[in-house]
Amino acid sequence: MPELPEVETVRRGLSELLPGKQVARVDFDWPKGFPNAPGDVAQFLIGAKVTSVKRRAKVLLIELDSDYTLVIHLKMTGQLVFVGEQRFGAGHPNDSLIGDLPDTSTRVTFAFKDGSQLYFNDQRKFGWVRLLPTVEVPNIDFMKKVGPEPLDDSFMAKQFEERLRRRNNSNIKAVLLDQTVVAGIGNIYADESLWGAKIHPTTLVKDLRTKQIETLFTELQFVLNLAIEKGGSSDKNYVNAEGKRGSYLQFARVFRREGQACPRCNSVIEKSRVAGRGTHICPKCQRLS
DNA sequence: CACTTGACCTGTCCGC
DNA sequence: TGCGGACAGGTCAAGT
Repeated sequence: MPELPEVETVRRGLSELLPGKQVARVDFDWPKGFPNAPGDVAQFLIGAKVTSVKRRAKVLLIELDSDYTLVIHLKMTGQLVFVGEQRFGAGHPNDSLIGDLPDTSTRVTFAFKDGSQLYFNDQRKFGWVRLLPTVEVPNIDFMKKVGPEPLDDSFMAKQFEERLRRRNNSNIKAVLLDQTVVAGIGNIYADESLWGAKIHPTTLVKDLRTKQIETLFTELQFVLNLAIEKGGSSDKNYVNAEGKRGSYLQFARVFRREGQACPRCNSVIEKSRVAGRGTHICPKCQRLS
């Protein structure tokens, strides 16, 4: 569930909370999700201070003054929740999706010197945490292969089209979900942007006109920016760094709205499977050309 | 080589 | 009520 807007929301929250915090203790019993050697953790994480929190695609980068970086992927059900010293051991606010921490989904606990804590929760254990030398981060497989950031000022419709057309024989939804084409798009914002551009998700890229791709580019940026503004989409698991929900799904036009009226033409929204994913369309607005 | 499908996990929901 | 199966969807490995 965490796609670009959700991860960016977490990043913005953590970047207000973490810089300057010094790691005092790390508790984890999850070798598969956090495979670093205990020696590296002891030497480069314990005692280190957070310098900044960055994001690339759907990956969070918590940089430390030890010149190491915590690289974290939330995958589908991951959460990074900060509990400040003033709430140490206490519950969370009323608009939280979660209760007292740690809970049964807590995989890693980072405890800071001032008594605050950062919890990495992940119900389905798809996510992961790596501690890497900061200079090595760009060299890991994921970083080498991942495509450009869709909201970068330098990313233009022409480049978007050029990258899409490398996958001319695939359907557009599969290509949007391919992180090596463009970074950060997942199932929610693929469906939402395709609705915005009135493109059927199974349309082959080669059958799309340049004008349609330009519209899709505009709609994609609109949807991603709106979702960031709304703090992301919370279905079951996603929460921000303070444990609070995002509200984008209240504004969603098709995602999870099967059986409801299309806000543009009033037709009934349908759900099917495309590229192995639940896919939502308006059958009238998004005709297969 | 290009593209699609299955595996990784766990909790929830649905039908019988 | 209990149980089996489908489903949720990010990414990589395996399959076509």
